[in-house]
Amino acid sequence: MVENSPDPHASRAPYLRVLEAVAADIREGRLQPGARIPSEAQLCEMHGVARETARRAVRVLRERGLVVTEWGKGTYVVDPDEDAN
Amino acid sequence: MVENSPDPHASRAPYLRVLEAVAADIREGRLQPGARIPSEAQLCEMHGVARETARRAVRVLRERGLVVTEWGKGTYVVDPDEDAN
DNA sequence: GGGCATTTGTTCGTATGTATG
DNA sequence: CCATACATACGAACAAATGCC
Repeated sequence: MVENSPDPHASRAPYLRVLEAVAADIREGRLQPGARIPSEAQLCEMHGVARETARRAVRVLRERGLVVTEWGKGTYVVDPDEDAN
Repeated sequence: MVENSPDPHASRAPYLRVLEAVAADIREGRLQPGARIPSEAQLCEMHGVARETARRAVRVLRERGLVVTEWGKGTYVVDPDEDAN
């Protein structure tokens, strides 16, 4: 019911574009497990968005378990094989 | 109809709930002079409101002279003993 | 160890679009 | 139409951790 719903602000939110782009890079192997994804500043330039928007996208990726973030270092693609426990 | 109903914790406007909560914390010493009040984001979570609503409450506190806000740092309880130079 | 650039974390300032009463 | 409220977005400044020299 997304096709026919009057989606007001969910149509093409900028943060969703960034999210989809990075998720696709991971899914299709352009960003492999252990690799560092572009920094927030880089995502900003790459997609022409503000830092908050890039951060929002990364936060969702983190919540989905696709990436992990390390303070002062960067955000890295999770290795699904290392699914300990 | 509700002209004379003394509603202290009433279900007034959301921003008034936030306003009253922080004002009470200051009045009753839970937030002392110089202390930083919860950030806008924290007030949002604490009271289940949007940022604009939390900001509205803080703005009134600022207009009342109860707090001062510093960009990039936070909002602090004013010390009534300190003279305004 | 100090200094600097990079990177993420946090916070406030401002604006826009949408929804509701 | 307007005020309130929510979600999103962009901008700016400050803070802390990291890494390299």
